[in-house]
Amino acid sequence: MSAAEPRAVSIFDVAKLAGVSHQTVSRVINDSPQVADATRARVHAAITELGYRPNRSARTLAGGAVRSVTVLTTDTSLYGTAETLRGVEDAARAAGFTVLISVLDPEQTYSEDDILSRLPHDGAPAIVVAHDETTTRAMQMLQKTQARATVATGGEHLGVELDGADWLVSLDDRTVAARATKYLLSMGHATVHYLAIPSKASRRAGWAAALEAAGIEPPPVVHSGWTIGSAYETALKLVADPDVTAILCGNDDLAFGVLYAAHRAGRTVPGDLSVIGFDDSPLAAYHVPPLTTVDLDFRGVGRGAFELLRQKLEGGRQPRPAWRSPELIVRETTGPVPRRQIPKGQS
Amino acid sequence: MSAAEPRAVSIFDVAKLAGVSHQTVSRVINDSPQVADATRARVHAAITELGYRPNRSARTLAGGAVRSVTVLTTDTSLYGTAETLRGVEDAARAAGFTVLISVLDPEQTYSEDDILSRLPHDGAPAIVVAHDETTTRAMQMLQKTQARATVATGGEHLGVELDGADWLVSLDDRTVAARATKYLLSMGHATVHYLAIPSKASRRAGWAAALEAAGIEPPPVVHSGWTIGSAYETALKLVADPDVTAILCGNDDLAFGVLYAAHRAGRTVPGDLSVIGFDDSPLAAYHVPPLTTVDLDFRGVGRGAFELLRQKLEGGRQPRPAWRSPELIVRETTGPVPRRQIPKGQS
DNA sequence: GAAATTATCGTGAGCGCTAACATTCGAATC
DNA sequence: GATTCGAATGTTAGCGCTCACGATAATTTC
Repeated sequence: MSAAEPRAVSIFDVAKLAGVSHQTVSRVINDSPQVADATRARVHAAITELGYRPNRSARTLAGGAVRSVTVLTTDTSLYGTAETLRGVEDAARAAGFTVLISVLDPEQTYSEDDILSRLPHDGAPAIVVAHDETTTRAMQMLQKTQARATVATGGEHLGVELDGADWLVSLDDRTVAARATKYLLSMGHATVHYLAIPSKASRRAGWAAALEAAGIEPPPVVHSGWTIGSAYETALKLVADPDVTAILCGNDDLAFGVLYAAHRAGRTVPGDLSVIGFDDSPLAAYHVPPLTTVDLDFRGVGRGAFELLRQKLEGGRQPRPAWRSPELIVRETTGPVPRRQIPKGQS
Repeated sequence: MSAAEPRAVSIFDVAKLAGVSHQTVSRVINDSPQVADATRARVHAAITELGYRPNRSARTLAGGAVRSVTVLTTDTSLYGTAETLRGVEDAARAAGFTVLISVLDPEQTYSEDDILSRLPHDGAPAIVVAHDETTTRAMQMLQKTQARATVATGGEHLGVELDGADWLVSLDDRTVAARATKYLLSMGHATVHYLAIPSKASRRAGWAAALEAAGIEPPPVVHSGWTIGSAYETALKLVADPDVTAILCGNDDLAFGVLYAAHRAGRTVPGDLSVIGFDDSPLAAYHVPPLTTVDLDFRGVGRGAFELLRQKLEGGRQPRPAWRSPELIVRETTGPVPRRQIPKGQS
């Protein structure tokens, strides 16, 4: 069926051609300073001529310095996840690391074995992008068995206390959720409803705190799935209630679902109803009407996660956070409370 | 800085505990039938007790059966890419393969070396999700050096002829582009404009062919980038022209940009302007108004790509395509040509 | 100019695993 | 009961690479 697989060229082939030992070749490809310039040049020439390329498996087996990170995540099409990934990629590439991504199915329950077998070998460095239950579980498992090589982003779900700046990188979305809620209240809304994604307790906490600070009893949280469709279904009931004039959504996709539900229900935005999302996904600014939302620097978090991991691997002092703080971006889905909602008052 | 790294448990540790040779352990973890049930049980017990987990690097180094695929792609947040990835994941997981993903930067030019070094080793199996120039180049390079282990999806850009069902898996978006165009013409539109993504010549070809078949000279293609923002900018000029009544867009994101531009320009959809997208991304059905678009079974393509790769690796007959054909989904962004566009006529 | 350094390179072992070949042992065959 | 055979297991070698050393040559030091 196949012409004899041509044996890949190894370090020994290069060594022979260059007239040196295999170890010298190893030194060259690892940029060791212990090689004479002339020799280095000769080896490089041989490498080019033979088209030699180091075998990653052999390298990690032989136990050299670590050069790869495995990222565990679920839905890569979620904006936040994709951006975080991108951040990790950027930083890792710059540091000469290879990034391996392993995608988990959010619908599935994994055993510890399932999770650990995603890593190339025991103790391999990993970053978990934990935006849901599945990944949060994964992160607990990894943390348990190989804390020294694990870093997570997102986090805080399931009531799990996983704090510890030494391995968790996350944004302060709690504060900005409170700010967004306050913003809505300041426009005269009697209360703010919260449509939740299946995680992110911090956003909900910020929302609740802001309401309580204003002496308002938080209405029951409305739970939605991750899909726009589920947000739409859920929101239909919500928007049918004319007393609901302001909705804070767990992310932009949910907000889009709410906006569509409002449209179907004949409620105008922002005239009748104010909506705020989370993430500032690419579409937010170009939606009709443009969505008021929260800018979250996921890419920065991804970079931060990698830097933290690297520090754990190679030592050195803890890198300091270098990402933008979450910020409310006011566009056109938020406005003053509708007229008829104001009991009695000015014009 | 660190407590002595506890040596990972190896096949020999397991062997000793179970009182067998390491090779027997190897047989057990590889499900070889050549092991007595009692022995197998003993080994499994030892594995569990020690928490043994095979080292992937060692395995691939030792040259056993291939168990991993590397997927090369660019933007994982693009709907089509993410879905294709998901399809590959699904099929690979089912077959017991590990999926590694390596993300390329669409803005960057890679050398052959850059690309090949993404693979764990020379000749490692790869799938390229080729939706743009960068990935198309990557796929050419891989095809050149290791054709027997490479499969691509998407393809056909840059005027490159890369056909060959033995390694390219793609959807017939040409035909459906023609169908979409014809559909618009049937509603009375004098012509259809095409807003192109930076690839996908086939969609454009289908569009042009449909127009020509109707005796209409295709208007100049309008080129956009991948972002919604660029689509918006580009579309502003287009929608300013009242003669433009129908726009076919390279994907849904572009369509959203066009819709927003139309909104800004005061043109109503579908009253004034008809718009069709490509992909049927999750938001399409929940946009205001819901977007007429084309359903493309990217996930099926991903599965197909993996099956094809597997067949190349393990032999066997070529798997037959098993994905849905592209289909036009008519929603609410398409309608009859605006009144004033009709020279003279009925009511 | 002999001893002590330093730069440069080579040798041997081993990472954890699998392929290929040997070996053992009980059951089947005649 | 000697022979054959197959099932079950063990032994050896080696995948491509890096580490820890040892060896050699080129300098420097006094």
